Amino acid sequence: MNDVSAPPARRPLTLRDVSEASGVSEMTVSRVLRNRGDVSDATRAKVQEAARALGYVPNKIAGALASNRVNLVAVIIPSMSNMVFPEVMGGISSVLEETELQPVVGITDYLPEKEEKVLYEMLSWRPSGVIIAGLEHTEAARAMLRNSGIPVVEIMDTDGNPTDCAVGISHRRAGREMGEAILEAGYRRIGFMGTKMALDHRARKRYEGFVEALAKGGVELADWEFYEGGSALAKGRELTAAMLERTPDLDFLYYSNDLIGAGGLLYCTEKGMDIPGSFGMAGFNGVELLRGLPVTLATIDSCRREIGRTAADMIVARMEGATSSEVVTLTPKLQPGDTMRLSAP
Amino acid sequence: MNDVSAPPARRPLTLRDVSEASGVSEMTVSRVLRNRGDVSDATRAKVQEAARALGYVPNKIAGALASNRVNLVAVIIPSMSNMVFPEVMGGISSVLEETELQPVVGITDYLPEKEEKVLYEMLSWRPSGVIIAGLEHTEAARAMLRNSGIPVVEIMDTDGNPTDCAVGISHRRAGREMGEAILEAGYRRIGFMGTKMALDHRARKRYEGFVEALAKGGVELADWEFYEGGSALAKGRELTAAMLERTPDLDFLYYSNDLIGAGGLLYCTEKGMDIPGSFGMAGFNGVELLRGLPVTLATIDSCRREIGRTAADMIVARMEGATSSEVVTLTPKLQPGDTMRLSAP
DNA sequence: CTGAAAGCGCTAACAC
DNA sequence: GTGTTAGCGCTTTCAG
Repeated sequence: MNDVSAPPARRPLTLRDVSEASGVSEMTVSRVLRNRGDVSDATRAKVQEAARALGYVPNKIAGALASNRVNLVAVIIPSMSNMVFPEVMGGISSVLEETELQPVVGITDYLPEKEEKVLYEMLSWRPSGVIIAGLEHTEAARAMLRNSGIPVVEIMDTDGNPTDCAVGISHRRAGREMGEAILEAGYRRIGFMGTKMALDHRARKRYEGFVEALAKGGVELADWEFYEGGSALAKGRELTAAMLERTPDLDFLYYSNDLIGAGGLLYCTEKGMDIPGSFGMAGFNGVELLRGLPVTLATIDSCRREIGRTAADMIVARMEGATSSEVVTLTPKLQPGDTMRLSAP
Repeated sequence: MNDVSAPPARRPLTLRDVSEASGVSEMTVSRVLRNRGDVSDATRAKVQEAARALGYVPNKIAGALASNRVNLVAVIIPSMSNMVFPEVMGGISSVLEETELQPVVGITDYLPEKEEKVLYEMLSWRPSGVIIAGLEHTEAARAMLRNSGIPVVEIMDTDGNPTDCAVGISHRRAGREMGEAILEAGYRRIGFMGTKMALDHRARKRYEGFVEALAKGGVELADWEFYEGGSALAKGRELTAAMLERTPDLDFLYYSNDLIGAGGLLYCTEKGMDIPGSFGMAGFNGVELLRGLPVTLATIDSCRREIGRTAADMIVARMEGATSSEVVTLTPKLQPGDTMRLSAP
């Protein structure tokens, strides 16, 4: 007899059912099923067989309530559809898979109120830790994080004041470095293209760092464009065409992410523009996907996987007794690819 | 006083704390916080104020145990990193957001044993429903699904026997239709390129349908290649180059997904090949991302968002009392794009 | 409209 | 090694 032959159960099975079927007390059944405490091999075998045969699935709700332990880590991120967060998740999972912990994801769509709501929902399941994107949250959300009594890791960004632990890069610095490198290479008529970023603080910080670096070199943006929605590749193509039409003397275009950058790049290579000689381009993120383009776009890696791994490590360290609020700033190097000169011609 | 000024709580707050702070019984506090039953406006206000001030976050673990209700829907999918499942998730979320239900995602990496484990873990939280990719599962997983006593929707694929509800497309048919269209257009020296698909049943079914359609037209695959891992775009580029080197007289290349297809397409347009005149190409999925390529790849849409929406609707319908096990087969139309002729030259 | 009692299914802490 | 008892924080049910 095995689980397959068990008749569909109307009422979910309980420990008591396994206990009765095996003639072993509920407590010992519980011990066997959790591999805790010493149980004789004979009893263990009896219990396991009974559980299998019935197709028993433990009720974690009850277990969590009784033990006051929930092996879940809440991961709160703005989106799953761009290239960035799936990679962060990969990093988190790779670490948590070695432990008892499991990630549970909540999506905020870059909306602060939704973030607050999602956080509230997740905290009400009493997870063992929280990994949350960004340093900007509503007051209420910050309060919930502080009062949760569990380890909190804010990820992606380190330009600001973490609630507890944090790991990320400085987006302001990434923008600044790109700006500096562009000036150093002798480009002067510079355009910017990015998402409307009222709510995407990291994109905004990159933009601010970029403009600041240009200003320090006595250069102002020659043109700029903010878009929203739509396929990034297509948008990059369209908007690049439009901008080059409007401001034909541009000699560099900085995109707030690699995907619109790639769209622009495809357009420019088709047009047969002289890249990087008389026209340069750069994006941000270092997305793997774009290997395979005819020409590789200059970019700065956002260290997504590394961030995910580190964040998960921080949670694990805390659960193992660490008490400090670590803050880790990663410093990716600019990757010039094929689309920007390194020095003035 | 508000939640922000509340001192960090060491012990999580309980209903009792709110009850004491407001001078209202736990039961009535519970009523207020859940908007159930009639409570006088005065009492309601007192309770809400107290809860806010303390920064109380309800404990869903306890709530779920007591009420035997969990507003979670388990969503079990192979991967989050390709273009396909984020869109399915979007469809699911868009429907569930109108309800009390919340999706919780588990990832299987296309591994049957991992799927079984993830399913077990999720069922142990006693969700209200399960949405799971594919029709192929281990025996134990099938048993768990049957015995769970909750609505189950198997998604993506309808070539097989659903456990309960299902919504998807016929991948075998998709492969067949592409094969037929290619023959109809007069291509004859046909190559195939796809992932190693021992565990990706849908890719395998497309392949089988494709080969079958060619066979019916008296044509055999002229060359084929199965890859694994790596950036799809780059892989598509490399492998296409290699295959065209090896079998230069190919006049069509069918890719098992749009991304490797796009990699191949970029390579072929660079080489200046005559597309679709003397060489045709096609992929599968209809991914939005690729709008923005210089040339659009022929493809068949996998109806990802629609599948997600329908699956969620099915769960909701069940929770509202429906009892039937619906099976919905969507029938996407072939989109020839710019990379295949429609009839023989 | 409000409250008191019972118990959801499991595990911690003790007995034996 | 194994069993017993109490109770996790909430909701159900039933009284008032």
